[in-house]
Amino acid sequence: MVPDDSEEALIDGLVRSAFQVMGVLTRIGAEHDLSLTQLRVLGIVRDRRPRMSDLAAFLGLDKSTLSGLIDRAERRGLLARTTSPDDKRAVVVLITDAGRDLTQRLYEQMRDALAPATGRLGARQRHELTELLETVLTPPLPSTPRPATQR
Amino acid sequence: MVPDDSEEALIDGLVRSAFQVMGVLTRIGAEHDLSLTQLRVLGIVRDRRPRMSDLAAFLGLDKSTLSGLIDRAERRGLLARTTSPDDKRAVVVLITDAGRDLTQRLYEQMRDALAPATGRLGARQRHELTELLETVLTPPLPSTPRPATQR
DNA sequence: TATTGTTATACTCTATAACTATA
DNA sequence: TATAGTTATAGAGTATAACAATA
Repeated sequence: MVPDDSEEALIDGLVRSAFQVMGVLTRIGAEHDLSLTQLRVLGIVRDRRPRMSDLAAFLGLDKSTLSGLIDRAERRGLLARTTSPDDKRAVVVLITDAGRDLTQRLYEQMRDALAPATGRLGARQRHELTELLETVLTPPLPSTPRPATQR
Repeated sequence: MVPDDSEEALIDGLVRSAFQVMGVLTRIGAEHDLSLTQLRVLGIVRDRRPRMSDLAAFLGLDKSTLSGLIDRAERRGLLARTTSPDDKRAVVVLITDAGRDLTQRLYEQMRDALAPATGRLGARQRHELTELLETVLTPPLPSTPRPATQR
């Protein structure tokens, strides 16, 4: 399939927006001495109790990488390790209260940082963009049901 | 300003799409032993001749980081250094033929990798999404590290 | 035997501090 | 003095290989 101009422009937009969003996340993470990966781990573990291997698979990282990652987060009191009762080989990662608090703050900062950008759209356009993004990037991964957090 | 649900959903979409696009870029880069940062540098230097400090400012990295980055790319024959005739302190970075060829291949792979996603939209929707992305992420995202010199 | 994690090792990315050369 | 880059150093992120414990 020969790519036309509109496809080229779209890809460009997607890539640029990705870099900008990542820039925001990187900055917010850095303010708390957290890398992008640590940020992701916190986001995942926030409402899940994955095993090391689950995390590694989900993040596309080697298990040895996870060991170090979790080590550092554990040393900071953000995460904790437990042995699985089902499989004595497995290590389950869970978030601590401190980790949860920090994660909450991170989410709020992220929202605030992106608000000026998203605020440039009206409700109608926001909805439109959300739908289009969903369509384009349909995730083949089963997303975990998020409890409707009231606020 | 109290964020409503539609804003929350949009931010979620933007962040997830960013991670997915970054995933694609990371994978393609890895296939050529290039980090995300190296990828960006190639993309920038492809049609520009920035000085080290320009690159550092644009990427939001320290100059010393750039030294190492350019060292490695130079060692691989992808980039080259020249001294600026205007300012004997300044070092201008430029892309080699090999670097240009590789960059071209990277772009094509990127397009191919994202095509299944973008292909899910019709021409009309593609246009729509492109426009919306432009609107949302246009000017100064509050976090973008921009050199104070311009703007 | 296969799987789960950790450890040892090595390389890249990153920043800070100290330094050289030029402005 | 101030700016442009490099180097030395240190810590985090990453993968590969070798290993221990469990399945």
